[in-house]
Amino acid sequence: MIDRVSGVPAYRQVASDLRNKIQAGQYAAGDKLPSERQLIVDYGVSRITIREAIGLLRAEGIVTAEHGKGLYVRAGVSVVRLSRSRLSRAARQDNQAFFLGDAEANAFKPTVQTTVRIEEAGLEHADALGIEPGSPVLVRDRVMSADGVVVQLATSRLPRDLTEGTQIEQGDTGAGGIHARLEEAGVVLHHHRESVATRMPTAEEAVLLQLPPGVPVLAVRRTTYDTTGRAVEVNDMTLVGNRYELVYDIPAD
Amino acid sequence: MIDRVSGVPAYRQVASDLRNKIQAGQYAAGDKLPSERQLIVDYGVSRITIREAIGLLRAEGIVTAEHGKGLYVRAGVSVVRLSRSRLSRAARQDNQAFFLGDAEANAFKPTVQTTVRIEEAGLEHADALGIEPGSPVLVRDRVMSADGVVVQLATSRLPRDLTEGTQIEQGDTGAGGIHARLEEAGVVLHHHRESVATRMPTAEEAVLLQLPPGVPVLAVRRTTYDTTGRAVEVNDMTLVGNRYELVYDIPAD
DNA sequence: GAGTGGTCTAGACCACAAG
DNA sequence: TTGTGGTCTAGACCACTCA
Repeated sequence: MIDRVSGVPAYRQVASDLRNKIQAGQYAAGDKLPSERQLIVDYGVSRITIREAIGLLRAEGIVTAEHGKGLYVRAGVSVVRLSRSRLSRAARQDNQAFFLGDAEANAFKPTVQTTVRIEEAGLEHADALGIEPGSPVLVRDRVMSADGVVVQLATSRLPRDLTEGTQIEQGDTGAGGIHARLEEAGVVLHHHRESVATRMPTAEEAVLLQLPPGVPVLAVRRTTYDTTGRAVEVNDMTLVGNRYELVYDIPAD
Repeated sequence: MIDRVSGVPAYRQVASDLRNKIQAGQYAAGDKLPSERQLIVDYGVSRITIREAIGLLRAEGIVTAEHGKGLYVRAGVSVVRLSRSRLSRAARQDNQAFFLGDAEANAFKPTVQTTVRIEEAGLEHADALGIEPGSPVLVRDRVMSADGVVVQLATSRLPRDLTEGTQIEQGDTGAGGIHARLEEAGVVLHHHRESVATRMPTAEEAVLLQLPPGVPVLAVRRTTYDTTGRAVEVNDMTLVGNRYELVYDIPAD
């Protein structure tokens, strides 16, 4: 099974072979792969070599290992489409309410844990909000779960002078969320700018989001501007990569 | 250095320790880490254990290994911001021209390799284009490089009846690209819909994009619609995750 | 209890980079 | 030539799952 003279490392050959079998449907999503010990026999290589091959497939996100049970072809996860045009005033909702709306649309049980605090703006967030470093900033930290599984982290930052005395500083911001409260306070929202990047999770995120190896995250920073061009909110969101898809509509003219 | 009774695997302890030192600045971006043999001595564990620890850090994308040289803290890469509002008619450019424009803005030397072919629509693309499976589809495959490094793959698909006899079927689509040629042919573009997801690269993509381990990709599907609501182009793009950031503007109302 | 993956050891030889 | 990471072996014991 393994070509010893090709120059291709044995573990890569094993990985390729298993990958091909998975893609060919010989092992379907959710199927159990042969055990490590069986693979050792099948391919005639050592356990370390088999584990390196499996490690590749796990890093690619196509195989998962369950301790005491076996190796499985990762089942496709249901992807949630987030249509960002719903950020419009007509469908007013802050990210939390947004998340709750998604829950309804996608039939999962949502949970949101919120903590609110005030901090001094660091360089990065001061720059993003166009305020002086050290100015007071209201910070809303949210951990969002679907059916008990954490799927999204979000941290909103707003200049404190916009939020003082409003419901934004409460755990529950009320119907319509942060944006509705801002407009009630006389801030007229003009547009949002979302910046989307991807990376591997940090060690903490991997724990919080219960991420298996081989699953990247989407890092979205949404900055909301009012009609005077001032940034009134910066929302940093971390989404589990294999569960989300962001959809944007862009006019052609 | 290693706590043998904590229950935390040695390789995780080693990884955490190195990660902390990197984050604390003890090893800066681009710095060389101690060699594997040195780490064996430092932590008093076997080479396999050290290599598993390094493997974690490589999967996280914060360390790279260079054969024969050593281990290095991955240097930050310059990120290219792609503002998607530039898809407007006023700034007309297809993805290739778009890419060339970016090159100018970001001072890198662009190269684009294009292949054109005709295929029968599969289920997925037929659905995306709203045509019958098996209908002829024009496919434009592009491999885009910056300073010789492949940074983006793109595959456009258009119903053949829209492209027959136009410059879209040539390697070079001319000024303004695909979209300009479509409008010349009487197709009035209405809007684009971009769907953004992230995942680990496939084995082929990892080779093509010369991706080190631990770097995910952004998978963007842009569907372009005309004023009759018909999908006229589906463009599947794969972007190197640590080099791109996508920026979208969303009106508040 | 039997089988699974998780962790770990002490070696070995190879390919690559650099002085 | 020396030192580096890359690959590989033949074991060992552990923790977990399930019958």
